[in-house]
Amino acid sequence: MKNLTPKERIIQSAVYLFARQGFDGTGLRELAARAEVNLAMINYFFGSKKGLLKEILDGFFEGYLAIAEKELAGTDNLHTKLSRFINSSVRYFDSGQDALLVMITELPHDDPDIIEHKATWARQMAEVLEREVCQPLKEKTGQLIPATCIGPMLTSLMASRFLFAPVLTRVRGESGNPVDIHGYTEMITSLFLQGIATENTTPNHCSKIQ
Amino acid sequence: MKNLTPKERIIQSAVYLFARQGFDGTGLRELAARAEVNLAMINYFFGSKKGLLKEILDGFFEGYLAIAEKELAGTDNLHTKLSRFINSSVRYFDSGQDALLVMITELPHDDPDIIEHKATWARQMAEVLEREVCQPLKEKTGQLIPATCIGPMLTSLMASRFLFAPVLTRVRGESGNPVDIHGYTEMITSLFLQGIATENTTPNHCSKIQ
DNA sequence: ATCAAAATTAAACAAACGTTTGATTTGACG
DNA sequence: CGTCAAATCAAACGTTTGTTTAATTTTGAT
Repeated sequence: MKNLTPKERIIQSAVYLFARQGFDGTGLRELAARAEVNLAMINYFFGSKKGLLKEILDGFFEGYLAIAEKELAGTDNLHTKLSRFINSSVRYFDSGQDALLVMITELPHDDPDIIEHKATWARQMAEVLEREVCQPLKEKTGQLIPATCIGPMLTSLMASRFLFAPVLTRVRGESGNPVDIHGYTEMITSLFLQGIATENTTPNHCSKIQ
Repeated sequence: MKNLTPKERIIQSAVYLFARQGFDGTGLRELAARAEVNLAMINYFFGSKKGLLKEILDGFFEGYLAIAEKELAGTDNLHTKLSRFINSSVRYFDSGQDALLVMITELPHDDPDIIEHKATWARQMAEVLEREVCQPLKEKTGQLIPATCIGPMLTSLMASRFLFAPVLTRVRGESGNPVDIHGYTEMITSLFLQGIATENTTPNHCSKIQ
């Protein structure tokens, strides 16, 4: 923390505090104290509190979109590509849980300045998904699922563990991580590709997992 | 709106504003103006701003838990029960989208007063899921998925459309509802029970990711 | 060593915040 | 009609908010 530049310290502290108290619930003075910078430095570097939020959101989306473009591209079969995407994404979410929470909790808030940023990223993500997932899915199975459905579903599914984590730690007596990240990834992948396993009396081709 | 009691008007306006601006992003004066009540009435009825939030969250969780207890109970097979649960839940989310968004966006915020409320509800929900879903799943397929995983996954999945809705309306040119609620419910049910449909050339279990 | 640009600081700004107080109005009941 | 409690009100409380200003220090290139 001490070998970081003041600007980096501000971002890091902001992600930490925004995730736990929300954007509006965090004061700049508290943030400045944690980042060990002068109050005025925040506006000096980011222009405004909202400018700081934009930079945080951009950082998260940039990494997320890069993963989608890398893992979903190519000619491998859809199962493989989706597995790879889920794997990298969950790992990405895990490595930056706070940034993920900031992104999710700010998602529905309709600030005119912020919402276009989010929409721009969502548009790019929808493009990739449409091309690499929805089209192949349509050709192979005739299924018509819009990217604007698959994107939110997949993202929400992968983020569920992290979104609920603060509450879940109080649900069970204690314990920080009940499921390791690897097992969690497998669970999500299996669920998304084959659904929850039930008695195989059902007509479908998919059945048991492990 | 005019035939509601002042207390009801406050709750209704609060749900509306909290969903769009967040809890901390909404001022009591703005809320009082929208509810057409005097500023002091909010503290008079709810004790504090946080008391108002608690009442909103309790209202949402109470309905959600009731659905779980009703649709998941009984001896029907798991597929049927889960289908019914998803059906009712999505309908419930749809009928109170704002309350759902308030619950989700407040989920990670670790206010000591609020978090125990959330944990209490989550505990009850986990109990139902453990009994009605996880246990049968274990007996039938040997699969071990904790309720504290299934709950968040299912909830997040069903809520995805509503969570992303504010952004998605800007992603496509316009359009409020691209997917009707019935089609959405079927999509979620199918995904959760069978996974995304892909070419059936792939082997059964999800298999390794590299 | 010099000097301009960048970085950092303390102090102040008006505005908005959640909450409280005390007085006034309302409506039902004896 | 008189009365008591619930409901409503305007006004003010002391903090805290995000932002700005102007002065000062630090930095890096000439």
